[in-house]
Amino acid sequence: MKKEKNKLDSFFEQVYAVARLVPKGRVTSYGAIGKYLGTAKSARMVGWAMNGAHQVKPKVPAHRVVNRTGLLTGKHHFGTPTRMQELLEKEGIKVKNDQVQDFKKLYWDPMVELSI
DNA sequence: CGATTGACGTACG
DNA sequence: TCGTACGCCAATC
Repeated sequence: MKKEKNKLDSFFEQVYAVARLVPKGRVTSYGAIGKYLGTAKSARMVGWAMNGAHQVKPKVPAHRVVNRTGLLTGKHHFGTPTRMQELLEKEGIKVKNDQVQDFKKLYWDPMVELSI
């Protein structure tokens, strides 16, 4: 019946999978996900993948994914520029000036947590 | 079909 | 230490 493409085989779905694994109240970076998938230098693709994360189900917590510096660079893609910060603060993450506070402590590294 | 862009990261000066 | 340049690869113009 539904002959949906094998998106599970797509690089994008792998990004979504890792993003969903991010525990609540923690954040990770595009490069960390890309590196975990073996495309460390293709961090841009991770961000591009998030571009379609909104139409993927279950929804991908893209708000838990920030750049390497902990800056909410993709906040403009959440409908409203403050939506991403609101979601993060709702999970207990403090954000100020689009910058995640204690990012170093909240940083969730798939390479370590998932123990490759 | 070619050039540009983009939610990043690393390298080099 | 800070600023600039380049690479990634797919989507868009």
